[in-house]
Amino acid sequence: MPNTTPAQQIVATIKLIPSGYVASYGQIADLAGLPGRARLVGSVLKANSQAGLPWHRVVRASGSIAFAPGSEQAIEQRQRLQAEGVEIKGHKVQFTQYVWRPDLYTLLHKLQA
DNA sequence: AGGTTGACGGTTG
DNA sequence: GCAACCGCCAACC
Repeated sequence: MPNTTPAQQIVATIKLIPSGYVASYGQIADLAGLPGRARLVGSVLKANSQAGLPWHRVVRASGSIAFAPGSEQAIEQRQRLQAEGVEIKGHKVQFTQYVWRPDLYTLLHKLQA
């Protein structure tokens, strides 16, 4: 689709995350053709928080949940992820274990090639 | 028209 | 692991 806006690209990309997997804000930005714009992903997600998107599958690159620990939303996200079989330790998921696109994650060291 | 904020992320110490 | 910066830039003051 030629004339798609960044927001539309982001929404479309988030819809692709399979149940039981997670992706980071940065990965979504990359896949949407917007490298370096992870913050925009958060902004778009917030603006569409009522649009029925799988928002709970988006976490920080470190695997931690973006919402403040103990907040309503953080608890909600944790429950949704666990319901899909994603294990949560404290405030974060084992990113390398549940990441949707291991070929794109950029966390420290990752796995040397 | 400027200043601040923020569901981020990488670097550096 | 943590904290201070910095780059990013749409959305809001």
